[in-house]
Amino acid sequence: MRLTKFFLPTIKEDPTEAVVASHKLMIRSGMIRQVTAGVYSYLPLGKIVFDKVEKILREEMNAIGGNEFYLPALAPNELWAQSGRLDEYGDLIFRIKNREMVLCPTHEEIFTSIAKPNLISYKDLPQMWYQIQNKFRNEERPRAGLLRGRQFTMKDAYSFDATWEGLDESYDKQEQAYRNIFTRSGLKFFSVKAHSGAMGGSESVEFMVEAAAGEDYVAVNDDGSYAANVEVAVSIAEVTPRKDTNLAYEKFHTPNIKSIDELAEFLKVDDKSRLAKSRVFVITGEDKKDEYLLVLVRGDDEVNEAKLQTLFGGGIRPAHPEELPAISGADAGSIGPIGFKNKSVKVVADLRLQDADELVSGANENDYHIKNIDLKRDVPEIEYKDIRVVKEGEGSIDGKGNLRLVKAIEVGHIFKLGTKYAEAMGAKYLDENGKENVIIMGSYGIGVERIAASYIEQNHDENGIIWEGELAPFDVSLICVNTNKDDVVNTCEELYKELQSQGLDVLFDDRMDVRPGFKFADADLIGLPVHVIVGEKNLKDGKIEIKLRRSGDRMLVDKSDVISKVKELLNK
RNA sequence: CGGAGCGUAGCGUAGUCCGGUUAUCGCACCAGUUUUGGGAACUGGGGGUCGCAGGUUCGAAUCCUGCCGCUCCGACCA
Repeated sequence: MRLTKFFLPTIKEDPTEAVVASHKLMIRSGMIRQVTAGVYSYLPLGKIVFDKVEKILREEMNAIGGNEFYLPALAPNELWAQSGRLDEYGDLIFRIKNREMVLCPTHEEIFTSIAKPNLISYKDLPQMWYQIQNKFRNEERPRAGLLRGRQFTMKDAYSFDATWEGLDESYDKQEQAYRNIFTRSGLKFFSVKAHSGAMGGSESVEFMVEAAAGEDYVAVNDDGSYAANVEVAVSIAEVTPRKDTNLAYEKFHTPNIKSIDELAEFLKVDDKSRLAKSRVFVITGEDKKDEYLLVLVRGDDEVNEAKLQTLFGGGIRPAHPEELPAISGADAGSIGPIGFKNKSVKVVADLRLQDADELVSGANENDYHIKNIDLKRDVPEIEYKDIRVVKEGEGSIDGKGNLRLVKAIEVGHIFKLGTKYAEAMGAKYLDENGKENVIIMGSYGIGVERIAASYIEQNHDENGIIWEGELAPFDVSLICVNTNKDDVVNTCEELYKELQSQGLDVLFDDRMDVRPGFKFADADLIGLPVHVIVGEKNLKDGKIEIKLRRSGDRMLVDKSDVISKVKELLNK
């Protein structure tokens, strides 16, 4: 491609609206332009890169027997009501104003609706279906360029199996395909056990890329043998030991004490392990009127809402501050397990508080707390579950080293959905015995733009992007330094043809009267792996300069050796 | 959803508090001359509904009201 024919608007300075590296560099290198919050136009260079990602996705999906589909972005509300997700997803779904339709944020419903009348016998199973298509999500706060947008491209795949063993097989195939995809994309990644969220299902694994711009926190141990999203991560954390002093509990005045920190200061203790932190949740659902959940963790721990959502099947929500007095008897800051006003309360404490005593917690009366609480003695109906957030430095559950919390970008997520959607939509098949069964599904998603953005997060320097491998939009930058010298121009033209005839993708900077410094800076910004620089001085000696983008290493080679050297450097 | 900031030419901005000539400067752009191996110099030039609407005023980018848009931070931790 000749730069004089290629629409490539590069920008010298960082755009003010961009904060993260990939966002800045995608704009500066002319890959994308913003249309509105979370919505981007892909310019020619960006389109080439995203197409390269899609090529890898297609090849790996086809390799595991995937059938490529292309489903619509629009779907009738009715279809989403069938699965129950029209309400579940709420404002995250874009709704069409002048018709009862939505813009799909994902495609379980439509794929299942195709499966239902067509996958009707065990002989039709298993199936692996996928598409690469636009997704629309009305994110409350889009951010970081393409890392969280309102419209993006997703490769979403769905497996349909007759048996749970079949699902395991389909899932394992996808997991291996995902590893191939991220490896081919040049990403340093790891996989973590994750929370299934609104998708439902039993098991799910996220593929994460460690990057400062990431939105997820992941706990990983020293040798990488354990990695999990903090939403589900567990650790070795000691249980608060019993003191068995058997002191009677006692209410005491704590004026204006709202937080655990204030309570610790008031009591003049550094150790917050016996200050029980309480949070109140409302158990939702039609048959669950006036039922509540009181959650207790140690004062030095935090409640993990995702773990709670998993335990309660998503059917809880935090109580609003203004609801608290009516439910518990006090405002936030004075709530605890003893004297809770509403009797329809279920008390769940973290495992670290198992049978703990001499605890301090709220008295369910403003400005009062209770000390010497013995959970075993005073709260007989209590249940103990793992509901805390792990912390940096705690021992890995597999006994191998300590946990580190890192920020990461989620680039892929695979789910064993089970029968949730097939059940809701009545997708069933007849087995060998003529018995009707529900189809067992899996779903597997990868964000196309996130792969490219993650690659840039991991591969850039102060001058621009560093492309290498399969995602590079072109192989070579061919730079004509002295456009006023005929032999330089002619040599460039020859090299351009020859490099292309060898199957290399060349971006030829054939712009006339553009100063060399400008061309070099643009070449570094775009960041193709190999730069072939043709200038008057070297050409006099029959030499041509080759520069490697990542290392900055330069070499002078004979004109006749350029092609072979470039191919060697690119491993092509 | 809560908080903060911003909106002036294609991009980045000054001016706004304290209303008053033709709205500032840089980059980019156009023409010409000289340049040509790490983002050239000079000369001349074009380009603006100051986010939108309403109001106050002799006079509004500037003051008031409402709206729209963008960016960042936070997520009820009792």
